[in-house]
Amino acid sequence: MAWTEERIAVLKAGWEGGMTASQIAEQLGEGVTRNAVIGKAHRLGLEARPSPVKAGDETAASPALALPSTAAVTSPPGLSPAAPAPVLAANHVVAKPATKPARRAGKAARVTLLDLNEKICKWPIGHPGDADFHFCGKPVQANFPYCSEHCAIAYQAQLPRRDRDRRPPPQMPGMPRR
DNA sequence: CCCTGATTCGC
DNA sequence: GCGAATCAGG
Repeated sequence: MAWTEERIAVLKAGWEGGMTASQIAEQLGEGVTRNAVIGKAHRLGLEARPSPVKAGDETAASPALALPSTAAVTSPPGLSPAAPAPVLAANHVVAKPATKPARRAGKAARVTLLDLNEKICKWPIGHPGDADFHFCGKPVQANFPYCSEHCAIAYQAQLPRRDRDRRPPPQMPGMPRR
């Protein structure tokens, strides 16, 4: 299977969010091995995550599983995200659906990492780790990772300083509480 | 044995 | 570029 932008986004998100390679592989679908994930992660230049082997790495002060910092999703060309793209979470792995991803029940089911695809909005709702952490899930603005509403938050054209809106930026979901 | 990530190397 | 095989530690 090819490494599409979507799959790479999931990989980055999981990797930076602290998921293990195995967990990420599982998210990516059956038949995806952790080796594939690790291999790709390295090729992407990601990396630097505490490895059991490299654990006693001398200078290695603390593993510092610092919370994710940067974009999980690539920015569409020509636009610079005003706010950093939200990062997907770690540790909210959901039980693998016994049945296919197929339309989740009519219920207002949470949109989990497993549901992500190129057609739904990946804006995180709530806090990673919380039981109810999920994603927006509304249809995306064509060629963007988010729906129109969230694209408006994530992508804002750079205005001349003068005209810039000085109000505080909208609170981004998934960020540490103050 | 189970897990972890890192590395190598034939494809 | 990809990932199975392998390595090496927890």
